[in-house]
Amino acid sequence: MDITKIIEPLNDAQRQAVTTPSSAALILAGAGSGKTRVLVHRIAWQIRVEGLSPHNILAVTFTNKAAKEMRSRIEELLNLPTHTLWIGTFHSLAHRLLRRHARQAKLPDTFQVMDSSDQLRIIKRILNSLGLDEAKWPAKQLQWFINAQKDEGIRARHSQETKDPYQQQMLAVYRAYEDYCDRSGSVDFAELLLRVHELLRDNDDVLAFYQQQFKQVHVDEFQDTNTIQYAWLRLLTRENHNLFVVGDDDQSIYGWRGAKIENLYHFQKHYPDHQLIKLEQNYRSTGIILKAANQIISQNGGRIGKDLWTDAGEGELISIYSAFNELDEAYFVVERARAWVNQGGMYSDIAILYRSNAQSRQFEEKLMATNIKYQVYGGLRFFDRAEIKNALAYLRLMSNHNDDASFERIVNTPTRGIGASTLDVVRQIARDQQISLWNATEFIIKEKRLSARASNALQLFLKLVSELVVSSSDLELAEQVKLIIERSGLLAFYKQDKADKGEEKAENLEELVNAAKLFDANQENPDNLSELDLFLAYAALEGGDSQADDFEDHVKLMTLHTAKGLEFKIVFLVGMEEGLFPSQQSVDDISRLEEERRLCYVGITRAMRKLYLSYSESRRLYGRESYPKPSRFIREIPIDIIEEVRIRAHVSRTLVTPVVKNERLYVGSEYKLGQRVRHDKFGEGVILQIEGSGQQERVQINFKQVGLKWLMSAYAKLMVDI
DNA sequence: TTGTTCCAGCTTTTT
DNA sequence: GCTGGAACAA
Repeated sequence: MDITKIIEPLNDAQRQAVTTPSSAALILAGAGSGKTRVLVHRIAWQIRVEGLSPHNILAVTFTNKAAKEMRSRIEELLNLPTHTLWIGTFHSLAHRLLRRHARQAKLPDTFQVMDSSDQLRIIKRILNSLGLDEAKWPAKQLQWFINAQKDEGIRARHSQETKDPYQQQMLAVYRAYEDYCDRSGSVDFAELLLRVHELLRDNDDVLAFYQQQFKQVHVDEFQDTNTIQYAWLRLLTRENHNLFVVGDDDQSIYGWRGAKIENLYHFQKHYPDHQLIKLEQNYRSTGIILKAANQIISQNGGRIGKDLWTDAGEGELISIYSAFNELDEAYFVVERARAWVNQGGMYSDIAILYRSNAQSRQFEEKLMATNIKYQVYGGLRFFDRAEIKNALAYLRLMSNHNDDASFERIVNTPTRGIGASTLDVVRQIARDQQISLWNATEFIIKEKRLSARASNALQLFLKLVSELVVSSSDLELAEQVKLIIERSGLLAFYKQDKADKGEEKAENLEELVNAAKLFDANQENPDNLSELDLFLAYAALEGGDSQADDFEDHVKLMTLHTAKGLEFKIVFLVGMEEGLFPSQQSVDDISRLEEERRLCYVGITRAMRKLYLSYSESRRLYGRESYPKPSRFIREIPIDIIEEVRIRAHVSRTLVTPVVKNERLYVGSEYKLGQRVRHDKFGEGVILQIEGSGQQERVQINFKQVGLKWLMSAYAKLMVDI
């Protein structure tokens, strides 16, 4: 038994966490402090030393990536396959439990997992059938409402009577949505969690069984759990307090989607016997970078509190660049990236991190113009692509004829002469008789409710799907998929579509066959469930990677949220401006502002060797030019670890080139102090100040309607003849 | 049924 | 100022 391998590579705090005899433990793990390592070694310790069977260990993560990594690291450490170890995301574990106990969870055996776009589709349909105006009742908002209710464990019937007509209407939609889900056997993401909670809460035998089975429960990124997730963790560990959680209150950045940082505080109350261990030694960044991170995060209130330290030395100062405009900012970043590579570095050492996706563009353009390879992370995942979802919808409809979302999706894809008016009739009948679209279609054909042509088209569609069921029943999964994309006409449809990247979409469909093959080969299926259903759930729950691995050396671009958990030698944190980061929507609310600050902390702590911050003095956003102030987060960094980059030599080049053709128009000022002018939007006003010249000239105007404004003369289109 | 035009919206994202 | 989706026309 090789205990040294488990214990040796750890520092004192890590070792304490890994070997703690206490059942309940809270490991407060700072950025880069070896959080995953602790979890991996802890589980290995329990198997090797405490003699637990892998089967008795549950470990929950938020992403499939984290789950996969943890499993493979445990296998590597123990040199032992661990397929009996219960490790996975909250959602995939919930799915597994619901498949096992479908009946007790009051679900049909064939229930299907729908993703958020399926959900949105259904909600739109419901809004429509309730006769609600989409302009006044945006489907997105209803979706948000429903998910938020579910995340809090609230069913439509639980909500107290409310007098507020707005609230009443939302609840009515929620109720109708629940009805639909029950009828069609569809389960959305939030429902997976809520169902499991109800399953455990209402079935003593099931709860006792799993309490018995899971001798130790581990949770990664505990600060990101929501109410319902924590509720089922509590149920599972109610008897033995065998809950080991790892988290960092300073890295909670998902409050806006229901994560409850409070769960960390509640944990301390609910498990009074817990051990609190802080991991504060950082193995990633330089002393300077940590100093900046510590200083910024210390501005937040209500922290449990910790300070990161390293024995790796101070490292380089943090460089701050103040750009003229966003083009100049991109220029700066690309120049520095190039310099790094010229000194022997790799482009893959570099990450450009921004607050919002819209910011990626300027960098992409500059990188492309400079012939530097880059990749934007995040975005559409493989199983989210329209063509893939269409193919899956065929499979889903084959598996469950009552899946209205899939029915709607493919009934006329590829086009087969089933138009909107025909579908309106189908929907109407489905609604009146409370039956699925499939059954309504059968009814229509039998009762001859439509013209021969429409009826015929519908008939052909039903026949197509039914025949696919028959002819694919004996095939392997991948063969099934292949048959479906061919016989449904999808493949041909995309192949002949020259305009809309049809080629690529056809290729993706073929890739889906591969994905099915791979899934087939790796599938464990211990509970012997329908393979097709498992594949469909896999597609909904895993989504696939957003891009294929690119082995070429490239710069990485991503949002700060996406960067969480990653590390890079060189980090450019760009767009450090008030209104952008922190985001305008967050500046007036202290708790949201603190979340922005945590996001900044996350961003800074991604950097291993060198951190660059940049902001722009002028920024074009949503078609408007703005003159943002540098982000308050910059001011929160101690001045002595900052160096301002002052290279303006190249700036004239970037600035002058695009501007030249207008320059001439604005030699000297067109305006005088006190002059009366009129503006398209702001109406009439008087010029109070003039600053700068040429393209950079700004005028301050006192408008009758809206008061004082600074405007760029070049863009303001002021009328003077009044 | 397709192509066009119009119009709102515009943080962050996983499952 | 751009994008995606919906409404509209041919």
